[in-house]
Amino acid sequence: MAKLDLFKFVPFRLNRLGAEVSAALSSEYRARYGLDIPEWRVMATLGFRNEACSAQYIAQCTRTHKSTISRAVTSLLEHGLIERVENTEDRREFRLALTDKGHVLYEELIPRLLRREQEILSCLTAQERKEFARLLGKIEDSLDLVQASRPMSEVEAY
Amino acid sequence: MAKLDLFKFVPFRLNRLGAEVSAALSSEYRARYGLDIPEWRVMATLGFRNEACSAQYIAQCTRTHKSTISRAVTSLLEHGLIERVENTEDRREFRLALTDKGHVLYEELIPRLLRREQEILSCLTAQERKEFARLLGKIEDSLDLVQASRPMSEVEAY
DNA sequence: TTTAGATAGTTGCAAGTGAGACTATCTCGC
DNA sequence: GCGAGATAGTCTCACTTGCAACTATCTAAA
Repeated sequence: MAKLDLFKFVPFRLNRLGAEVSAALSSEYRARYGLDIPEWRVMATLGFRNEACSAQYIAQCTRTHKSTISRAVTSLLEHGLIERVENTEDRREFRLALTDKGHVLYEELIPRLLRREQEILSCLTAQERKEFARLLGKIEDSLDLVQASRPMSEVEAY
Repeated sequence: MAKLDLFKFVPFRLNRLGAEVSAALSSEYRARYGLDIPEWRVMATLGFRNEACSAQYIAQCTRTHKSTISRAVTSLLEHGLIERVENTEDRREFRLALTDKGHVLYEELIPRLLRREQEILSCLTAQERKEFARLLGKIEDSLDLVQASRPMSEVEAY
């Protein structure tokens, strides 16, 4: 007779842990800065890469649907946190970048989030944290989760 | 100047991986059996614990909102996969259990899901899988994710 | 016994999100 | 240069889900 203990079932555990950790972090940027998760992902991508990039690129990187990114971009534009310039080489797409105001928010937010990450991982030793990250990486690789530069068709086809 | 690389940020990675793994698994029970994730969680909880249990208990175990569980229970009842009997000791709650039909589905589904889990983890050695599970457990413990028997108020307050 | 507060479960409502249609633009082959 | 197909981004629709109100029931204390 087959049995499956949810608490020992890795897919369930990953899903639950991912949701929980996200919720713990989101309070940081939601309550304090009024950002939701897609908005934060746009900010994070633009803040990390100094050059302006397209909405499509962000969607691929963060593995978020393009319509969700589109809405997040609209909202961030309205709040003056990002700006968008036409790409004269390809007028279908827009180049997005943080505004000064966006940079200020980013600089304030990042240390808070990194601190939260450290808190969550503080139950592990330095060696364990390193090992955990390595194992996560192996699983991500095998699921093809990290190659941001693939065409979107492949991403969605997965 | 603070920087945060999303691809190295564990909360983001956990969230993305959890969503991805869930999506990979859900095709198994969605396409083949028409179950959605909350329904599958109800089935999994009832199938693992042989005794009948309440919707509230399932909500706590699976960390799913009680209204979501309520809807899943309604749907499973309609499909004849579970049954529900009044608890004479406390007439507010109902005892839920798999029907014969539900058992058959469960027995069919579990091996498939376990096989999928193995596939996902096949990129790790046996030793690494063990270590990964151990580290996951430490993080879960520190986030208080595994004590299913706490009162719901605490669960929601987290 | 009565009453206030807690708890189980259901339901209406609003917010968020993915799918897919749509427009505008680009690319490539003819 | 032209037309077919690809791509960027927006928008509508349908679906899901969390929240909160609600009913019914239980518990405990006055």
